[in-house]
Amino acid sequence: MNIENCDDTKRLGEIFKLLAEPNRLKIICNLGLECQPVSDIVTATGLSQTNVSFHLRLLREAGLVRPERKGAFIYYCLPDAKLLEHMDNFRHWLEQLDTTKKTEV
Amino acid sequence: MNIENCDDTKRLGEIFKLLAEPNRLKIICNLGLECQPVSDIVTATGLSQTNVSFHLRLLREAGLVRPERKGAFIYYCLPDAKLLEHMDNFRHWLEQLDTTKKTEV
DNA sequence: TGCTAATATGTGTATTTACGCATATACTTT
DNA sequence: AAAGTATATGCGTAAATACACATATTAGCA
Repeated sequence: MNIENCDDTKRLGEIFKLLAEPNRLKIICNLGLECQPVSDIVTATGLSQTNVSFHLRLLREAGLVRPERKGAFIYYCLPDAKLLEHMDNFRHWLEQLDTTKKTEV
Repeated sequence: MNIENCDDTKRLGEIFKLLAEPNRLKIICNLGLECQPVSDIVTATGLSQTNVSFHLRLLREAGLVRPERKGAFIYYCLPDAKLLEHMDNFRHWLEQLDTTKKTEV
C-alpha cells in the first residue's frame, strides 16, 4: 500500500466490509473451492435460508461469489482460489502479531 | 483458509471490520511505515481530532497501531510493515478479479 | 503553581445494517 | 397445467456504530 495510492482504497474497503461480517466470512470459508447449492450452505452454516440469500446477494454483487444454475439448484462458487489464500495469509500474520505482542515485556 | 479452521475466523473478522471503515483505512494507509503524531494524522486525513482519536483507539485496542509518547505528542506506528503488504496483495488481486470479470463474455 | 497545547473519552444522535416474516419467482415432476 | 421444491426479495425492526460536542487528562513551559 503506497502512500500515493491512499485515495484508491474504496473498493478494498468494500471488500473488507463484506468479509467483516461473521456469517459472510463463515459462508466464504465453508464454501471453500467447491461450488455448493444454497441449501447446502444453509445446512453448513446453520443460518436461515433468507439470511443466507441475503448475504449471498451482497457477495455476488461484489463479485466475491459466482452463481451457477443447475436445474432447480443454484450453485455458488468462489471465482478464484486466491481469495482463500489471501485470507489465510492475513490470518497467519495476525496470529504472529498476537503472539509477539503477548511475548513482549 | 482450510475448511477445518472455519470456526477460527473471529479475530480475522474483527480485523476486517476495522479495515472496512473508510476513514480507518485512510488512517492506516496514510500512516505508512512512518510513525506520526495524532495532529499530523488529523491534517493528513482532514478528519476531526475527536474522530481520529475515536478510530485510533479501536485500531490500538486491536493491535493494528501502536502509540509511542514523545513529550506532549503521541506518535502512532504500524507494528509491522507486513500489514501494508497484505493489503496491497489483496488490492492487486481485486483489480485483477475486476478486470477478468469485465473481460468475460 | 498556573497556563497552554496535545490527546482521550463520555454522551447523545443519526445512519447503517443484519435479520425474520411473508411473498414472489424459477424450475421440476406428475 | 398443477403442485412441490429451491431460491430471491420487499418490508419492518432492532442492534451496531460513526460522528460531533463538551469535557477530562496529560505534558511542557512560564
